[in-house]
Amino acid sequence: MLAVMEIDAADLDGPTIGQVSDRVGLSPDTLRWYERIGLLEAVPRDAAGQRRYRALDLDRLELLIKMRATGMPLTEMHDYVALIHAGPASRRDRLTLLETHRQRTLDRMAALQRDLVVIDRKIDRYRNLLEHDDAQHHPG
Amino acid sequence: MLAVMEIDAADLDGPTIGQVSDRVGLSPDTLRWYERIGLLEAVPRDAAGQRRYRALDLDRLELLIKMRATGMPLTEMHDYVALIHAGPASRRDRLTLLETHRQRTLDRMAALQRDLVVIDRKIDRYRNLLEHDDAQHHPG
DNA sequence: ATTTGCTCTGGAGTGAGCTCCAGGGGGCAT
DNA sequence: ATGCCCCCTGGAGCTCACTCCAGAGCAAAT
Repeated sequence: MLAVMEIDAADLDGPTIGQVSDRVGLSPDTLRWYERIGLLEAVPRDAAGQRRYRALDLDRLELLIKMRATGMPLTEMHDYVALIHAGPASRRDRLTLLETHRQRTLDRMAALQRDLVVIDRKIDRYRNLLEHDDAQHHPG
Repeated sequence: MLAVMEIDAADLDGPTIGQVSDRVGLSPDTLRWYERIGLLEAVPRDAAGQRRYRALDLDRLELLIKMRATGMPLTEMHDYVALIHAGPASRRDRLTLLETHRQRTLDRMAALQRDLVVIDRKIDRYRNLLEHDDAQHHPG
């Protein structure tokens, strides 16, 4: 109750950077780099100065990874994190950011489907051509 | 019939690079760069030395653009073009390349959908939180 | 005691995919 | 004939998202 910002003993048994790396599929370098650029702030260090990720950090990381995987640029992820720092008053803005990104992702998926049509057409043309070839090679 | 590789008069009234740029949405710089790296070979030049794109070039470009839009790396697009140069015998390989890319794209779309679930969950949590806030601000 | 293996920091390097620029030219409108 | 606009080439520069490295520390295993 007195030491509000003290290191909690529970912080010291979380996974190390290597374990997190294996778990989430980002390299240790990338994890450290995310911290450097402020996507993941101040992961607590143990007595030896090594990172120990808390459940909190891992939760944040999970969302960040899905944001990246759906193509959100790091700058926008940074904006999102900045909103978190701004406190509960920014929740509406965070929601808007996520909703915008969600829609953008749906739009991109639709575009992918449209773009695939052109490729599918080309695939069909090759299949037809090759059928022809087969007919020539195995007549009768 | 004698001059097999001569410039065809029909080549000289195709669109210029600026017109193609407007039409397909790639910058003139990008169009020139695609040519430089061999994705689009030797677009014919008119008397003034300016590019005049043929229907052939535009068709190729359309496919290239859809390949890019669906995330194919330039190196692989280059492989595809190399197969074209290799002649009709490479058609089976071209088909395979396109089919592989098609499947990869479908897989990526499925992954996007899965990744969105995590973001959707977060959106829901914010919506619930904000409903709560509204209830507090407009009690009764 | 030393080797092995993980970690640390800060800074430099990399690769993909463009994008910009200098220096120049053709062709048309005023 | 003077702009103006678009085009040319070759090369340099840029952004993004990592990735690597040097030089060091700690800790368990041999």
